[in-house]
Amino acid sequence: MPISQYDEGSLTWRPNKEQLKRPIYRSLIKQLEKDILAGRISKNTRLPSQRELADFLDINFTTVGQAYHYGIEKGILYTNIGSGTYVSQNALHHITISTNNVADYVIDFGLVSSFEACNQYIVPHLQAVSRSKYVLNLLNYREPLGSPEQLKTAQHWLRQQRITTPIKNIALVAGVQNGIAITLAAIFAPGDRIATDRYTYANFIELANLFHLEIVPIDADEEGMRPDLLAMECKKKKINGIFLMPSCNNPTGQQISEQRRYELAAIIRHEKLWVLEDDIHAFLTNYFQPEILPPFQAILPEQTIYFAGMTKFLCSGLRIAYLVMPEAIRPQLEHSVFNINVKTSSFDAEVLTQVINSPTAAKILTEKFTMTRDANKLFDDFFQLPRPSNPYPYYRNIPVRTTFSQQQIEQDFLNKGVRVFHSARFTTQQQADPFIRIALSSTNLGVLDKGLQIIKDNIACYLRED
Amino acid sequence: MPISQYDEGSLTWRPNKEQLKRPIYRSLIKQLEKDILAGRISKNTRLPSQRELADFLDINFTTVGQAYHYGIEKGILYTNIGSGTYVSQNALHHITISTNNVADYVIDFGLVSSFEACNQYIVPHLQAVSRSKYVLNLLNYREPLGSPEQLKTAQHWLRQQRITTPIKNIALVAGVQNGIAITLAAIFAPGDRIATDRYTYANFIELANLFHLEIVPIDADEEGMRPDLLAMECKKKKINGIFLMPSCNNPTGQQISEQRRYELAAIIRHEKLWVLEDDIHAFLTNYFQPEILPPFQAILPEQTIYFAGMTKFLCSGLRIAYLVMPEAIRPQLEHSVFNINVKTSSFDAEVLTQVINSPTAAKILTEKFTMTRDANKLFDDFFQLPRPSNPYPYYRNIPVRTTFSQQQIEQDFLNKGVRVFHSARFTTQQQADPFIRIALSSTNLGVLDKGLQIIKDNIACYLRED
DNA sequence: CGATTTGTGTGTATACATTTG
DNA sequence: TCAAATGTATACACACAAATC
Repeated sequence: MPISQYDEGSLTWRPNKEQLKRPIYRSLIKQLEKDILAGRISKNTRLPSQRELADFLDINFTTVGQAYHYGIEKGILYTNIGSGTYVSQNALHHITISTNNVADYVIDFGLVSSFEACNQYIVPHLQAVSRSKYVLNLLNYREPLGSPEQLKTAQHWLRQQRITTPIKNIALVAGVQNGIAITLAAIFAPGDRIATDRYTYANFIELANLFHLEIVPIDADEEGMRPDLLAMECKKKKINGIFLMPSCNNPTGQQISEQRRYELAAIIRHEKLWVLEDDIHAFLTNYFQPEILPPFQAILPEQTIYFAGMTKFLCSGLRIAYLVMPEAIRPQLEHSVFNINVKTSSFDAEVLTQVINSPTAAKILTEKFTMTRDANKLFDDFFQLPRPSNPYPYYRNIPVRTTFSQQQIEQDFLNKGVRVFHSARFTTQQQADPFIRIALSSTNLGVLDKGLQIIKDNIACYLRED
Repeated sequence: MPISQYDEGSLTWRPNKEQLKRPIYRSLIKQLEKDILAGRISKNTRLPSQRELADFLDINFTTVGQAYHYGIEKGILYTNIGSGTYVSQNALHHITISTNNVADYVIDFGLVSSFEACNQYIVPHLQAVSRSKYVLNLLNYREPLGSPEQLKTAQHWLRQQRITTPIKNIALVAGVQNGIAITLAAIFAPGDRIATDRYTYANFIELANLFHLEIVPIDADEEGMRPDLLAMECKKKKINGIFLMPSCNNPTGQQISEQRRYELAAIIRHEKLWVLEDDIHAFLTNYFQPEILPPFQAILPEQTIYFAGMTKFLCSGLRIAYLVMPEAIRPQLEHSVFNINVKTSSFDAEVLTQVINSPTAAKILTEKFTMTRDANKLFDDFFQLPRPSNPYPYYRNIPVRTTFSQQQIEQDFLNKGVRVFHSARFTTQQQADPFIRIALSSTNLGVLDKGLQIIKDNIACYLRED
């Protein structure tokens, strides 16, 4: 028996040496599961380090590493390099954002809807398409990526966002999220790494987990993600892609400045990263601001997969987004679209196309602009907080103290009748500057007013004032 | 340099030692991919054994094993213990079946449509839904898994297929393929293995590759997949799931017998495999045959994810399938549905629900039955070949010689004006009994007659007669 | 049928990257 | 700021199981 440098007495978990069978790495986790179930170990307990436990059991430390890894895959453990391996807090509690399980009386500022009152303007188009002569063409398998006319409309619309692309590089998919899933499956492999803003779209984090990709969060300053930090992380480890929402980051509402876009593009070009550019909020900038900033697709067309979501822009029920892809990876992406979706609903696509080609689009846009502006004004009336760099964001945030957990704060507001999301949902790591996010566009202005009042009345004890 | 017991001259593949970088196992596969793309290695070539290649490269043989394993995950290699490692049938060339790139004048017996003439019966329902009072409810984010009424209809319809399940275990997804993608992401991890019939749904193979899962093909006899072989493969290596089309295998048209279902279920239960049961052709058996055989979902409800596709049954343009899931993995599956789709088109779902609740469903079914029966009769008039165990299959096969490649045969028929698929599309390994598959339901009977005549006139030189 | 060939599963050695204090 | 602690990635050794000849 080797002389131990570790004090066996201090082990937080002591598996039974006698019960250890081969394969060791499975047998170990089996014991661990039993001990968790029996309550002998509680959530968030730090397990012995790989080397400590290996020493105790007289095996190689990488075997313990293997066992822990197996536990991570099963969702019962998580690790932090430098600090150790821990028992998961909520193996089956996912952070996904969906409308499920929210009582009807709760004012939902969590899930981001888009002023759903405008949906009524879609109905006449829906009826027109259902009565049209070509409706039968919408009911078969043909043109899985969209019909020539639909794609031409897409191309024309995209040009207004400074995207110039041949039709063959556009595909219609079932929403931005669906497009991201298709892209992740097509061009990344398990274990690949993707850089994101430190706070980013919660469902992107979830999708990355689903596809076994690692998120590398990068800090930002007032102009957006910091290029120097991106370059540093790229040097540290192989990074394969970057996910960005340049028009209006979710949840921070930040818009990346023009100069910063070029600075980031230089790094991205040099490091050969694939850019996933989620421009779902393009309309918040491109129609509401005098100047359209160049999207990454325009700066790095060979490396960028661009997603133009129509759900927030026009109607959340018509599940359509335009996906613009570089020619080099067109085969993989088309292949992935076909394998994950077979095809996107032609009916939804056609209705959307009709709306875009009609004055209804401008009408909806004008209404949404007015409401977005007024909603921000309303928020400013309640809370004296600086606006983010996008002047008319869909999200506003209120800083909260680190002393309260996500669960505590969210549950408390839910009990008071408002659903808000804590910033922990938008990041993979613990952060020093937590906040709650309020989605301004999820209700009408009357309900927004009521909900903000509830928040104002109850926020005092949580407020963080730096 | 060690003395080699292998003759270096006999290596079927000689990677460049100088270009070999670390990590070796990746670098090796990178070279292999290049060599395949450059045509220096052809499909189904046997690669050097792990030990041979390791000896040649002066590395440990398990490192070569690691590299080969990585290639298997990518879908470009397959191995057989005792006989060696081979380049896949479809390495780096996508076998996905889509309508793309088929000239209009070509009679398409490749892609499986479903007597699209019936789609006209859907139109009135589509118009009715678009004019209904609740149409606005179809345009928002709510109820991502389907509305209570839609789910109730699904539950009722499923009961006719011998599926009894609470509503909470049903989800609406955008077609079977979409449901499979969601399921693979939810419950398997890269490297997991899934058993399938030796010939199986081409797009399932593709999806498995996309998610880095390994296909383990199992042979069948007249009653379906052989349980003894399944048990044997499970003993050989860890298998995590099984994909089955019990009503009507694509492409063989085989229906698994009742007894065989129970025999397979015994193994599956014992080995704790997840069953992915694609019952898209349920209507071919459940309505056309006097007796409904029990689906695996009924035999093993705790282990089965059941997919009931509505696209072949009713209309290929309404992208809806019912997914039935075991309670134990409901959280993961709901999570995956939400992350990959956000939600399925409510409009499509509602139209479909209306159709199922109306006499139109029975009308379409009757017509499809008549056409399927007549199409099979027509095929029998042209070719004297035994029918598979499903008496009214959507597919019929003609055995061809091994001396002609997939490309040769498919291209030749394409030039003659007919698209058919070679059996190589439906398998990952080289097989001794190739055939071409003819999808009977892809056209109307007149076109079918014309197409079968073309095949008959040109098949002679390819025919395999055992 | 049994020796040989071939791939697989498990544990280990080593170099290294990240975080902590 | 840097050493120590901690986990990770890669290659390897060895026992073994299945298929081939």
